[in-house]
Amino acid sequence: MPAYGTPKRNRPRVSAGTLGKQRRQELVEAAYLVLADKGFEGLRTREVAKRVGINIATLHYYFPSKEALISGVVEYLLQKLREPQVSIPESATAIERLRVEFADISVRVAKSPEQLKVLTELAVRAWRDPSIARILSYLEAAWQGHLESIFRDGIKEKLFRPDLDVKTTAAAMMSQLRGLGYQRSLKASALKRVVTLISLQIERWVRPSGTHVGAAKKRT
Amino acid sequence: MPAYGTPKRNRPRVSAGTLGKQRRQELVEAAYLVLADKGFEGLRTREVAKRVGINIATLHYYFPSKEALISGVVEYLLQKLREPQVSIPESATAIERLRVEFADISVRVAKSPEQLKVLTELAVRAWRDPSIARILSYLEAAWQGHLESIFRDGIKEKLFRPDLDVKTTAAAMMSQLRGLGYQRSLKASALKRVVTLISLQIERWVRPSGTHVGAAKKRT
Amino acid sequence: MPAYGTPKRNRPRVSAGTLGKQRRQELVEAAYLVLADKGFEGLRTREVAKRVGINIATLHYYFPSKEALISGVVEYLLQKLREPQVSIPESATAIERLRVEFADISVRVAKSPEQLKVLTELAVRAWRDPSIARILSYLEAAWQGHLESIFRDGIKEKLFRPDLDVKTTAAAMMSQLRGLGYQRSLKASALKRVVTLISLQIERWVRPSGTHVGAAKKRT
Amino acid sequence: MPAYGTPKRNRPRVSAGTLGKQRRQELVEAAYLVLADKGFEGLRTREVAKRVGINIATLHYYFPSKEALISGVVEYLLQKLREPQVSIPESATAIERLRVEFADISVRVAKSPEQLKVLTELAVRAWRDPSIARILSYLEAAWQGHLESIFRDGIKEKLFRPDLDVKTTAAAMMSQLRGLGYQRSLKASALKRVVTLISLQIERWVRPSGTHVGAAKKRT
DNA sequence: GATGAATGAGCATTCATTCAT
DNA sequence: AATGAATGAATGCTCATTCAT
Repeated sequence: MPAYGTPKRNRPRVSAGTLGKQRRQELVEAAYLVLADKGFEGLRTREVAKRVGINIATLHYYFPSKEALISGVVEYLLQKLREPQVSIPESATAIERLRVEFADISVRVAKSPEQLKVLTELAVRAWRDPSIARILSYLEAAWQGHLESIFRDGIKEKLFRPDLDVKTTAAAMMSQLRGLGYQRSLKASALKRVVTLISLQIERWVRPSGTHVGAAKKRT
Repeated sequence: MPAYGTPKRNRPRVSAGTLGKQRRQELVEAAYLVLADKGFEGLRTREVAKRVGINIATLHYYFPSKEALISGVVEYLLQKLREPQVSIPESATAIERLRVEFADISVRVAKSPEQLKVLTELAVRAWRDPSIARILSYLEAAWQGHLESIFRDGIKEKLFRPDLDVKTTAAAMMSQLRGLGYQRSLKASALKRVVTLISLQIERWVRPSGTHVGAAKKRT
Repeated sequence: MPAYGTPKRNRPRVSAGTLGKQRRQELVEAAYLVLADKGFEGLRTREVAKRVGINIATLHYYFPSKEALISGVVEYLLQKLREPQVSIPESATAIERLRVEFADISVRVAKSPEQLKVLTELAVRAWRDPSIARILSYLEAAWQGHLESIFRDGIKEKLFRPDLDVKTTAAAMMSQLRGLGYQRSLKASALKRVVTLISLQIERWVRPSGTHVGAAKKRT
Repeated sequence: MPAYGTPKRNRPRVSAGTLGKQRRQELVEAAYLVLADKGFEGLRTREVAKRVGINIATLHYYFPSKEALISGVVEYLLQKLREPQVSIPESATAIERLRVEFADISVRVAKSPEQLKVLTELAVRAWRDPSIARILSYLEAAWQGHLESIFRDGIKEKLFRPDLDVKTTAAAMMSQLRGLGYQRSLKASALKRVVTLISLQIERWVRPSGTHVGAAKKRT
């Protein structure tokens, strides 16, 4: 005859139904932060619940399993990754769009390093978790497609060399940018210099042989 | 009659003390492989012991704690990372030495992917484990120094542009190569193309403005 | 806007109060079926509520506790057990009434095996739950009384041996019939033969020594 | 950095290896008693461990799962059921062997009611657990075979009617005896009378028509 | 009447670690 | 040097129950 729990109702009740979604969001965000902080190795449902200020049982009321919570986090991250960090006009040239890619990742490394951390955790886990592997593959394919379209547009605009191997260049650029994400302990200034350098390298590579890249040097 | 203390293995008894070291080595190697396979998340001392064919208690005889075993693995990885994958004559030019860097990482990605996996695991863990962070920092500093010396030599040899920002270029190249290590699901052929492209990009960047990189195109 | 308190079901509103009883009945029936299906071990209030299409909280509105719901199930079973499966005229002889007992249990085993399953579950639980033990005792006493009256009438009608130990014979017959209920995995035809045989045995036992039981052989 | 457990070594160490088997046995016996006492519904590994005086983790050292422990209990029960409760000479007649069957179950009901309780629990569980269903089927087949052989021998010895339906009679007798096992709250004396009565009934049934069963009345 | 949200207590299981032998 | 046996502290998850709305 155990004494079962009495709900602690302390927070102001928002209009019902909304609270549920809010809680789910809170939980996902908390899990996201714990994941960024301690990795999958240190991700404990109990801590997530604690951070939100609820009972584990309540967590399981919203997410039937840890796996489901993780799925929520993945979705949350994907959504964050889709939000552009740098705005750009519709009329931008390919070269400008390419620079935006670098600017975007720089902003993320500087301002939202957890995004990269969580992404790394997912990448590591993807080695043994097919469901996450699938999502990352999808993410990468989207990214690759995006870069390829920039390169193709650049060729059309005669800004890039016509013989550019679009696929390989996109893959290479992704690999190079990824390296930035995994950057550890680099001062902001040093990071900025590295990003600039890589971006110049790539610009020099994609532009037609005789083109000057001097203009780029005026960029941040 | 008691089975206690009776070793199951009848391996040729090497001189005492040597056996101990051998056991430690076996354990470290097993842990290294488990770590590559399942990550920190799935690293269980019991499995490590089992793979070596000994009792967990025995594992704890050699390594007082899991942490100590991990330290052993880190040391083991460092040693592996120090072994060059591609040989090169003393007399090699800076440009040749630079190419060897790419060749080296290509070989590792293709032949010893576990090295990169374990390195990734460590990098992830370093975010929250200062002792590992320290070791990785040391590793990176060494790598950076090595690359910088190549660039400096290249400038001296007049193969590289005299205005090359050695530090930043080294940092950038490390970041780019690191990205390769974190590469997921890229076919060997595609990977080779990406590596080649990045290496050409960097060569084009470091060489004096008018220099042809055509020769490089004949490389794998 | 709040979804609170809005019943999902749009069933024809019976006069208030009746609906309540109906709900209780639905819940009891659902619980009865779950109990037959999964036993006490697998009886979950949530599942009962789900089967009826209501919230667990609502279930607790009708039944303050799981125990109360179980009591309802017991009552429901008792009611079912009281419903005769085979009709018989008032004027029937003792031997005919005896046969009806067998026919009745045969019908239950064949057509309502859940009754026996639930009864078994209750019997098992009665070992440690005095409240259920009490009810089952009452049930058994009633059954025993019924059988005893048959035997006594049979003796009066000179159909049964005058020296019949009415009490023991009734107890024995109950025990024998109970065994049928606990029967596992017996094909319908085999079960029928077993029932027939037991009934013949008992008839041979209760009838005066010289009586023929041949007639019985023509029965199903 | 949690503080892990220090083994409490209090009991006198028996020769190693033996202790292990002893512990397993202790655990199985404890689980058997809990199962008899509280049923599957109330079977908690923690309680089993507590009864033996060890940590739950230690229980799992011996039995990887609750299921494995239950298997051990089933095996233990089977072994108990195989131990005859009443001895009988090789030369016994079929009728004597038949009576032993009743005596055997009477002894069990009186002296080892837990056997029947556990058996009932298993029977109930068998409805939804195929692995237990398989074992019980095997048990029943063995029992049925044993009874059939008694009946066949009895026919050969001309003690039983030659037209006896061996299969059905055996099945019927099993059902009747099973009912005894499920007997609740019957005083020892009443139980004895019931057993005697059923045994007489069956004897009267199996014997050739004219045979007297008076001798049987002198039995217990 | 009905429901969403919440909870305490518990459950089987895992894991690094310890220690007498 | 090696092992069987043991353990404390967690871990993900479940369940009957409660209560404001």
